[in-house]
Order: sequence, then C-alpha cells, then structure tokens
Amino acid sequence: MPTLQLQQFLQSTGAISAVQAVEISASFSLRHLSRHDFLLQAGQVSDTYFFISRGLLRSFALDPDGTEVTTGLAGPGQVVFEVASFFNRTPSLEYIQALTDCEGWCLSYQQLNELFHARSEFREFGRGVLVRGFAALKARMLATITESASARYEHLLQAHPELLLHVPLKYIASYLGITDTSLSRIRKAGGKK
Amino acid sequence: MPTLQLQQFLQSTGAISAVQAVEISASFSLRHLSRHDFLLQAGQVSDTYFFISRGLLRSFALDPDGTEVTTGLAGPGQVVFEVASFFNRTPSLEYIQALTDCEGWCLSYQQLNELFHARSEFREFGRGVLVRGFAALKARMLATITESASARYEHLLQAHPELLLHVPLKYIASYLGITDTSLSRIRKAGGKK
DNA sequence: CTGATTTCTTGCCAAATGGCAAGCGGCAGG
DNA sequence: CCTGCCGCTTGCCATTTGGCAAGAAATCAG
Repeated sequence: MPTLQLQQFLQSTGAISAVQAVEISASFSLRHLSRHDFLLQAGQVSDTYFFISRGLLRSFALDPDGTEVTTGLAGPGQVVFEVASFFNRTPSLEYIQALTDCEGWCLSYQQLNELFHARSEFREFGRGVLVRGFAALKARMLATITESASARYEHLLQAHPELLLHVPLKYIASYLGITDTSLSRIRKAGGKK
Repeated sequence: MPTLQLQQFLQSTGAISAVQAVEISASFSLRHLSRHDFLLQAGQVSDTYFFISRGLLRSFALDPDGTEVTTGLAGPGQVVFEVASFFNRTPSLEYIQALTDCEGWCLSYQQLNELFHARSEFREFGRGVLVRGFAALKARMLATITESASARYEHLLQAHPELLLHVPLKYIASYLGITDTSLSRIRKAGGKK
C-alpha cells in the first residue's frame, strides 16, 4: 500500500521516527470519497480522522440565515476532522464535503484513542497536529483583522494556487469573509493592490 | 492555600476527579502580576501556563505597521499562554500583558510535561483545554465573518460585561476587528443594531 | 449533444467602516 | 495645584464592501 505520504506526515512533527511511522500507518485504513460526498454532516459526531492523500475538501457551517460559510479548505498532506465534535463526542455544527474525488487514510475515534494509549510518540504527534491547526487559525484570524480582502486573497493564491482550479469562487469568498461579488471585483482589479 | 478555583478548573473537562484535582493543584505555584506587567513578550518562548484567579490579561500582536492588535482577552477561570510558542518551544509572536493587577497559578513547560507523563488524566485535561480554545477561536472567526461589528460588540458585552470596566476601548476595538473610532460610534448608536 | 443549472461578471446604489484631526475631560505625577 | 498625557468622542469625507439584478459563460446531467 502506498502509505508513503501518510508516513511522511506522521514524521512531520518530529515526534515519530521513520520506523514508528511505518508501524503506525498500518492502523489507518484507505478510504475514497466521490465529489460532493460528505465526510461529516452537521448533527453527526465526527468519527473520522482523515488524512488526505488526493483531492480537496471543504468544511462549512450554516449561518442563522441558512447561508453556507466556508470555514476551511484542505488538500493533500492535511488532516480533516471537526476537532470539538471528534474529541468531545458531541454533534458537529459543521459539514465536511469533498470538492473533488478524494483518497485518504483514516482512523476512527476509538482507533486513534487506542494508539494514543499504546504509543506516547503518537500522543505527541496528535498534540502537534492540534497545535499546528490552532496556530494556523490564529494567523488567519489576525489576517482577517489586519489585512484587506484583496491582500487575503492574494496570499491565499500564493499559498494554495491549486484551489482556484477546483473551488468555486463563492466558497473561497466566504472563506475570506467577503461575498462572491466582491471577490469577483477584486480579481478584476488584478495585481494592483 | 486557596486553590479552590484552580481545582474546579481542573475538574471542568470531566477528566480529573476532585481528589486528583487536589493533588495536581499542589504542583502549581502562585504568582502575582502588577498592572502593565508582561507575562510574555514577543521573541521569548512562552514558558508559563497561567491560570487566572484574579484580574484581566490581554494578548496582542503587532501588525506590519507596528500597530497593536488585541488577539485575546482573558479573566478569572481561564488559562493564558501562547500555544504554539509554549508547545513548540519557539519564540512567540505575541505579547501577554496584565490589564489589572492579577493573581494566578502557574506551571512551567517542564512541570506541565512531567505531569503529562505522570498522569494520564492530566493529559486528557490538557487536551480538553486545547480543544476548548480551538472551538472558541473557530466560533470567533465565524462570528467575524457572519456578524456585523455592532453585533459582535453586543455579544462580547453580554458574555463579558466586566471587560468594559477595565479594558480601554481601543483594545476591545482591535479585538473586534474594527477601529476605536468605529467602536465609539457603535456605542453611541446604542442598542438599535 | 443539448437543455438546464450553476458560476462568474458587472452596473448601480446603499451601508459599513476607516483616516484624520480637533476637542473635551479625567487622572497621574511633579 | 497644575500640567500633560491618555482615553473617548465627533465631524467630514474617502474607501471598502454589500445587495440586488441582469446577463454572459461554463458546467452538468440525461
């Protein structure tokens, strides 16, 4: 099984050795998602810790009016799951949906917990993933406050140009905190910021 | 020592029993901060896991222009530390400063890690704290995108009316993602949102 | 292949927010 | 005291962003 990407990911926090990564990766199971499939729906308890090896996923919530708000975008090399729902075993407020056909490796809550108990290095890794996600969200929050919409768009493009190929404009817009109309105008204005 | 608040906090995630809370709380040491003291400065490695028993603290970052942006506000019953710096042992990008005289209980990184190794229930607790903080930040991010500035202000007031007493307007404004001028106008407009 | 839907753009105007500067009032330190 | 800084407000106007609607373009499903 081509678990190389997964093994590299397991080593990415520095807590897990190459040998350990091979052993741990054996606990994951392969899963495919078709475009538009939901990995998680609001009301369910998130029970899949999903490492993406191929494809793009989007998480979103509904605001009081029922409008979808994109809360996250993820591609190969990232894990997706709803942190609060997964660890607290509470119903999720968010949806996670495949934007393209996807392939990845997953663990259930129970499997992850068993690994946590059995392997302290995997615990460390798990914490590292949480901390990384936390820091990324803080950075995004800060950018939302300090940068203009067009600057945030430019940065997203530089960091993840692949998104533009498969993610409808409106999803990117709500991720950036603006409307699709505004994003269209920002793109028209082009490089001149 | 009046560690009651701390013990209650330790029990708040459900992972730690009352008896365990008493034992664990003994590892914390009391610390006082005077108004304007820094618990952490940018460039330092966050090494204090600080549970607030009295007083208010503010965390902030500097944007490229050198303007302070309030990234967090915390009071009694909350812990403050810079997650990424603390766990990754990297220099912090943020400052944490006392807005009023403060009292609280703290652990160093080493002490916290020793407790993690010695006590699985404290590990669970630690994860719970991280997850809680993560969920709170996600909620704040979502509100920043979906709600108007005045709505965000009203909600902050309802949730933490005590802040208004000790936190200068400009700090609250940058926490909400607006200028102090705009916040002043929002307050003038009053209840009518 | 083709009709239907979704996605994207654009024009017009309104609403929200920012930038700057002046002014006021209180509080702190000399 | 009294003086100076700090915090807050306010007026004026510019900029950003949103709401709505129409139309063009791309994409999807049968």
